[in-house]
Amino acid sequence: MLSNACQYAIRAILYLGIQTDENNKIGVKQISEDLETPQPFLAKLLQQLTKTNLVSSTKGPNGGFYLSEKDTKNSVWDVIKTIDGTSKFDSCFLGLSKCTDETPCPVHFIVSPFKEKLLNSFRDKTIEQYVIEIQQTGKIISLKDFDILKN
Amino acid sequence: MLSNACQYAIRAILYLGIQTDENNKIGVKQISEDLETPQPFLAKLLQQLTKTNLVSSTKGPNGGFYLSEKDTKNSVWDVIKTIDGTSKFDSCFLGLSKCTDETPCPVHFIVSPFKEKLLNSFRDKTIEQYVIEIQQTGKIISLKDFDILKN
DNA sequence: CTAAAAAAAGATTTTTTAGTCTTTAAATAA
DNA sequence: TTATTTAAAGACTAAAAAATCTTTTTTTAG
Repeated sequence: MLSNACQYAIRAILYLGIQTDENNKIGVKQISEDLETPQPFLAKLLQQLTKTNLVSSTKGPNGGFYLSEKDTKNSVWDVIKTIDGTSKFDSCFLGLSKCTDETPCPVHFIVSPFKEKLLNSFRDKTIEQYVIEIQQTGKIISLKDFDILKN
Repeated sequence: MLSNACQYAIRAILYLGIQTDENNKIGVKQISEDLETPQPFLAKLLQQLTKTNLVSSTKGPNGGFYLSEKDTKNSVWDVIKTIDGTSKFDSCFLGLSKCTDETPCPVHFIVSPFKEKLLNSFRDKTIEQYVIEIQQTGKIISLKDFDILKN
């Protein structure tokens, strides 16, 4: 459903939410290793997110990417809008241009509630809230997490 | 989630379920018009479905594609397996290689039940059953359906 | 038996997505 | 102030998906 780019971006922003703040920045190299994503490709994505003010960065030694306090108030939905756009959430599962509640496709009423639910989760929950939930319930977003689990 | 190819194929097979049988075949041209799909591309797909025995066809004048009695006993899942493969239903929404019930990604428990439900619908319901449901509840799969609605 | 109608086969092109490489700019530590 | 470290920018390449075009084969109506 989501492009690779968007999957990487979401995982990266959650990762940054967990690992970083104004005083703890991380470079692309480390991020891409932990997330198992292609380094230069992820760099591009982080640049995009930085340009749209979803992620913060500083150059030079000890620089890197991080989420500011403010950044953590954004939503996963913001990331999706930036990287993939919203079309995948608007469009019919079977590709019908005119699939609606009134003229539904054969799977409309199976797919629709799910999209709604997922959209709500992405739109109404902040990165910060996701991070808290991830930490409290031990969710996984990177290889690093498996190392943590082992300890 | 599904490729264009697969969306076209599913709609085509349901269309054939509704419109055709051994004595009423339809050519690609008409099918692609009704479904609003690129004609030569759909032709390819129908050939693939024919080769894997999900769709029947005969060449020559008055030939075309159709679903035999037997064909209608197959499932939408069979179509997906033929065209896209199953990977999209196995893999994590955020692209994590190791996302499971035990080590879930942050959206695993939102996405998982949906995939389950959708998979069941695709796997356990025959084309025939889909067709009946479509006819009884007035679901939409093609432009043609809108013409029908108007009458 | 032949012409026309249709699918089958396969080569080709286009577009999109994914990913890489190279150069430039900024920041900082020494 | 200079070397080093890091992101930013942009050009480039590769692979996959989508779509098209051309030729061949089969069928059947006349």
